[in-house]
This record gives sequence, structure tokens and C-alpha cells, in this order.
Amino acid sequence: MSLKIQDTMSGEKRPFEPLEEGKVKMYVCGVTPYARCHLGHARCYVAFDLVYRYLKFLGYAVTYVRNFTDVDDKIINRANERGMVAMDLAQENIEAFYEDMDALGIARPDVEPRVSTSITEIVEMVQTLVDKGLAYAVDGDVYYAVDAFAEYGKLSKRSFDEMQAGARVDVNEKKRNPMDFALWKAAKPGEPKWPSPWGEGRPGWHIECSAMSCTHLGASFDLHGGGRDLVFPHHENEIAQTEGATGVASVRYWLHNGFVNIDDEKMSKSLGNVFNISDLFQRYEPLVLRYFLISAAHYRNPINFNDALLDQAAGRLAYFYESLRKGRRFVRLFDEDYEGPLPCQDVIDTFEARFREAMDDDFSGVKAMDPLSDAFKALNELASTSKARKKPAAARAAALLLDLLAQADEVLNLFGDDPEAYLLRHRAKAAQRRGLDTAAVAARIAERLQARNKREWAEADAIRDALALQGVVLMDRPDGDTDWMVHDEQEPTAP
RNA sequence: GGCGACGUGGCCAAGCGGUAAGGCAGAGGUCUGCAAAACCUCCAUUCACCGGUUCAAAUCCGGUCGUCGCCUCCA
Repeated sequence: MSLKIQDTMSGEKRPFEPLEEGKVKMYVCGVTPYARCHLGHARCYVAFDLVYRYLKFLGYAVTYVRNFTDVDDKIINRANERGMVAMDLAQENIEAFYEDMDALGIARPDVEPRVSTSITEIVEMVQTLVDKGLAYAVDGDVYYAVDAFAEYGKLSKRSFDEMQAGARVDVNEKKRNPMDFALWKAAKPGEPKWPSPWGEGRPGWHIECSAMSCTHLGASFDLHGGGRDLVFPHHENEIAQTEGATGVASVRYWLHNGFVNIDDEKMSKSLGNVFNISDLFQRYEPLVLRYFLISAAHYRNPINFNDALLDQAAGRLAYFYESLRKGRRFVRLFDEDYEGPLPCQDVIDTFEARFREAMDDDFSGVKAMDPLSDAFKALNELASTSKARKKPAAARAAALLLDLLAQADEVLNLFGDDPEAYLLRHRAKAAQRRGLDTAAVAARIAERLQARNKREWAEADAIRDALALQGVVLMDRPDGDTDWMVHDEQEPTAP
């Protein structure tokens, strides 16, 4: 099997064939840095991070371009509200963006152009469109003449008549057709502006992606990604601009990620349920969100989000790290050459093929969790081997599994943390979520230890039961010490 | 109104014509002073509903009901 990609334009899952053998050029719409990132951004960039990493895993030389739309109405408005210079606000939010993305383990793209530093190529493209009769200038504005592009609507599958009938477009007398959109906006007082053949002004919303992708990837490239909501009008307009200017088909595969719903409701400002991911990271480890976004639904489908689902993801990721810790300790204890039959040979033999098969299926992180689950299960089984004569073989098998997991993690990027450190942070966050006093818990555990040493089982059990009511679960270790962890409160099961 | 997506066990979610993955929760077991963790076993004769095509359909076609998204800034 080889990589297949669901393409929005054709509506089909097609075998992936890059334009140029061995190379992939991909473009993903970046953020408009006017505020901190929310869950929707996290989903989008985690999804395409997986795409990027998997293509590299397959051996492609990937060029990944993701822009910053740092000149925009929203930035200008927000900056004015805060009495700031627009570019300073953009810079501030770009830095915050990196903070959030880094925490999520998202690799930096190869090229990250900004509108503010791409004005030359934007103006050039607008000029080309004007020259070709696809755009017209009015009073310092330049609009795209939608009627002149016969294929307008081909991505979002809308006919021209339908769009006009249902259009809720603000009245603008300068436009020849209500569907026409701005390529260049004449400067207003106090706004960022650049010189142009049409007077001072700034780029419209959609043109930057066309200009940047052409500049950094060429007129035609392989993959273009973004959120579902961008299909219309943003990507539709992008196609009109790019293909109008270059005269050739621009994108081979269009990838669109689904939305994040909060408790089955659309995330929106009016509902007040737009979560900044930096706020979420106060309560959950960033990797929990990454794992959740990869494993809970295919990237094209909607994903529902709430604390119960995140708790489940947190628990699962902790299980993975617990298994890694146990597996690595076990392997270290029996670090010797071993030749001979191995336990769990089937899991070892099939892991990579299963992982690839999952990812080959339109980058299905959900399916990729299957072989992963089996590998961790086998790891735990091996590390629990008690018979001494079987341990060298088990340790060898565990070592192989750890290698395989590390390979898959080049794509998933979930297990790079130190298990010890991760689990401590995980527990601290879980304790905080339940409002637990960590020191008090430790004190109670010490009390129980004394009771146990005196074999006062009733007293020891009473303390454990009391802690259990708070969600604290105790684990007595063979060496006499006691580990503890916190269980998140489960959703009450419906009758 | 137009375009599109979706409806699978208590919950989440794969499935893309060949006889229902996986995770969570639940039940039983091994282990343990008792536990927990880990591991093992069990847990949908059935895929919103009704027709149709087929040797064969959760999967294809038609219809009904329901949920949601886009059409306006939005990942």
C-alpha cells in the first residue's frame, strides 16, 4: 500500500503522486496574529504537523511553507483598541504562537513568510491580474473580477448563480459584482501602508497566500492545507488569484481539517467557549492535547472536546509513559546480547507495516494508535516477565519494541519527554484539577506507611480509602515505598 | 433557500461490497496483607429508519427522519 490522500477538490481519496519525484511542496494557511491561539489552531497545525512529519518519514524532501498574515483588519482594530502599533501587536502574538506551537511539539515549517515582508511579490501579482483583465482598480482599491474567472467556485462546488442568490455581502458600490473581492485596499489614516501603482495601501485578505505560495513553492505545488472554513471564500479566491495569474493548475491535493466542537457546540465567541490553548496548558500537559487531537478523530472530521474526553486522553498518555518507563528500566537491567526466539515476535514483525498502513490512509492518526496499543501492551507484558531464564529474551524483545516506537514517534512526536518528568507533571496537573494539596497527600501516605510497618492493616486501609475518595490511588511498591497517582473524575454513566 | 458532512455498543471512534478494529467505562480472573498498576478473558447476530441493486451492504442507489457545518471575520 502507498499513501493516499483525500482531496477536497476532487472529493476523492487519491494515490499521492508528487509533482516532482521524491519531493513534496506543501503550503498551509497560517494565523492572523491578533490574539492567542485557540483549540482550532491547535487542531489545524497538529494535523498538518503529522502530514509534514509523515512525508519526511517516507523519505520525501519536503518544503513546508506556512505564512503569517500580519497585516489585517483584525490586527489593526485590536491594536487600536489597545492603543498599540499594529505591527507590535502582530509580533507579540507571533511570539505567543511559537510558544504554543512549540509546546504542542509542532515542527517549524521550512519557510514562514509574512505579509509585511512580502509586499513586493503581492503587488506584482495584483499587477499581473490587472494586466490580464482579471482585476480592476477603483479609487486606490483593486478588486478581483470574479466573472472573468470561469472556474470560480470549483473548490467549494458552488455555481455562480447559487452564490449570488445566497450571498450576504456588504454593499460596496465600487464593486462591479458583489462577489468581487479586494486584492488591494487603499490606505486609511493610521493604518499600515505601502506604496503601489494604485497609491498607498495594503493587501486584501486572500492575496498573500497566492503570492507567497507562488514565490516559495512555484505556480504549481503538491499539498495545500487549512481549516474547513477556509474552503470558501479564502481558498476559492486563492485559486482564482493564483491560477488566474499563472494560467496553470496550482494545487494537486487540497487538505482541510474539521472543526473543534466544545460539548457538541460550535466553538464561537458568542457562546463564550473559545479556549486559548495556553489557558488549557495550565490544567493539562500540552502533549495531552496533541495526543487527543491525533487519536480522537480523523483530522478531516469534526472533533468534540470536553474535560471528560481530555481526561481520558491524559490517562492514556500516562499509560504510555508509564509503559515506557517500565520498559526502559527492564531493558537496562538485562542489557546483554541475546540470540534466539523472541516473545511477542508477531507484534514486533508487524508493527511498522501496520503503522505505515494507518498513516498511508490519509494520515490516519486514529488508526495508527492500533499498532501502538499492541506495542505498549506487549512492552508491559515483557517487562512483567518474572522467570529469570526468560528475561534476556524478553528484554531483547522489549528493546526492539522501544526502537520501533521511537521510529513511529518521529511522526507522532508524543514520547520524546522523559517519562519520570512527564509523569510527575501529569500527576501535578491532575492533582491541581481535583484541588488536591500534594503535601497533605504525602503526609497521609507517610502515616499509612507507619501503620503498614506495624501491620495495622485496618488503619492503613482506612487512609487509602479516604484518599481514594479524593481521587488519589495508592500503589505499594515491592520495595516498601508507595507511589500515588490521581484519577480524574469520570463522567457519571447514564442509566 | 443553495452547497456539504454526519447518524456504528453506556461513552469516544475505525470501517470505503465479503460477513462489526481499537480506546474508555463495566464484569470476572492472575498478582497482592488488602489494593492499585500491569496482563488475561468477557462485553453490538448488528451499524437512525424504509425500500432497492447484489451470491453478498454498516459499506452502493433512492427516499424518510435527525444532528451539524459552510454560504459573513473564523482553524
